[in-house]
Amino acid sequence: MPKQTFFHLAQDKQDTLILAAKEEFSRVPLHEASIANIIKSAGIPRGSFYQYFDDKEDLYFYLLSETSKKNTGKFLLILQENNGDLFKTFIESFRFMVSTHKDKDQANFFKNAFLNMNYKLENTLANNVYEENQKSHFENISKSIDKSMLNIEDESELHHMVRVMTAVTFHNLVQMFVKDLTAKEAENSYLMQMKLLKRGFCKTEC
Amino acid sequence: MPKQTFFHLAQDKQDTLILAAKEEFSRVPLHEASIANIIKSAGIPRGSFYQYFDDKEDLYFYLLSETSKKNTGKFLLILQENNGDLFKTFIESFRFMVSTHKDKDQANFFKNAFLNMNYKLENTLANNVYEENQKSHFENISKSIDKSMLNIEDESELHHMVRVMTAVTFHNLVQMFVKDLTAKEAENSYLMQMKLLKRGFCKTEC
DNA sequence: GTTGACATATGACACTGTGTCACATATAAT
DNA sequence: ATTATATGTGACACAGTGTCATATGTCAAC
Repeated sequence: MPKQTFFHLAQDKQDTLILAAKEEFSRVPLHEASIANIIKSAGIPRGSFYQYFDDKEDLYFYLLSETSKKNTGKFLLILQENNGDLFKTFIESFRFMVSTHKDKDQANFFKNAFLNMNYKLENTLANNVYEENQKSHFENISKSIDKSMLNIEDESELHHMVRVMTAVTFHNLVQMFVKDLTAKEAENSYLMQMKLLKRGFCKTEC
Repeated sequence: MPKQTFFHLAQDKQDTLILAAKEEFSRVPLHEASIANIIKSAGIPRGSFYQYFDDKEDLYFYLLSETSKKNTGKFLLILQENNGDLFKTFIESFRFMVSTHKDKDQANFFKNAFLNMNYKLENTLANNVYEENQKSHFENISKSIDKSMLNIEDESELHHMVRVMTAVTFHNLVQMFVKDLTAKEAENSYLMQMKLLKRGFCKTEC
């Protein structure tokens, strides 16, 4: 988390810095990004950077968590709009994320993020790590899910189901960037896999 | 891939270097590993390192691909032993990998790998990237799968199914390290998710 | 309006680590 | 012996990080 000093900065100075950071993280992935470039572009001295952030990771995960807030908000909204239909919600969220990530201004930022996706990044994006603990995050979603349509016996099975669907969702988003798929191709792949999840992998007898 | 020069080295010198590398990559994850430590531990000069490898990534992915060979071999073997039962195969492979990764000598190496798992690492481990192209890798597996028990209409659906199962498998391996689960806990989680995949997420009418 | 306490700004610097290159040495074929 | 080719070596230039001593600003209390 950025230090208090950063939040005390005038809004436009914050914005300049955030913009400079996004530029650098769009140019190259986190591990290749250099603080020198960010401060040069933002026009602040090196020492100041360390007044605001612990290091470049601190800044990067702050940027991501901002994106995450939007994602979680959107997910809950869609879930309610679809009367708790988990599949429609995941699919519509997927479309939303694809379109966000394909957006000209943000495409490279997300490309660099997803091509280097690991559990820490995934957690930041999927669970709003900063805001609330993960348990309450899931419970929050669980309340709005229409369980009557799902093939589950208890809350634990639902939890596992959501985890599988999240893993598949991220896998497909990553693949979109890896294989440089169009939005349409990515969506088809995702729809196919969601269809398989719905209907089950095994014939009834097995 | 390491350069020819490396493979021309006497076997014991190769082994010393590999061992030194494993030590370093067990101590810290790839991005924190230092070539200085590896060469010091292996007792070779810096210049020599660059005769053998492009950089530390080159060495690291070579190590991983060696592991991968074992995994793929084991997977195919188990698949045949189980007469093409995809689920039994994934589950037994999972157990095999968990026990490998929990092995005292290798635990930290794999911990560092899985806590920083990204698509490139996953691909290296799952698809033997060096050896063959991925298409032929899947076809190779596909031949041995008993499709009669699976709820699929064509080869493409099978492909997606395997991809989903692979994604879930990696997700569970990562979670084992993230949440520091015992082998038993990790297995239970995995079995639960495999059960859900088998039977389908949706009730029949939806 | 001076003082002190505190927050913030700044850039030179020490440090860590990388990849290269000119030169040294070995090996083998003619 | 001579030459060609492969391999070994460590000093060095370069890039980037995080810190620290010092400077500057702000504001409340007297």
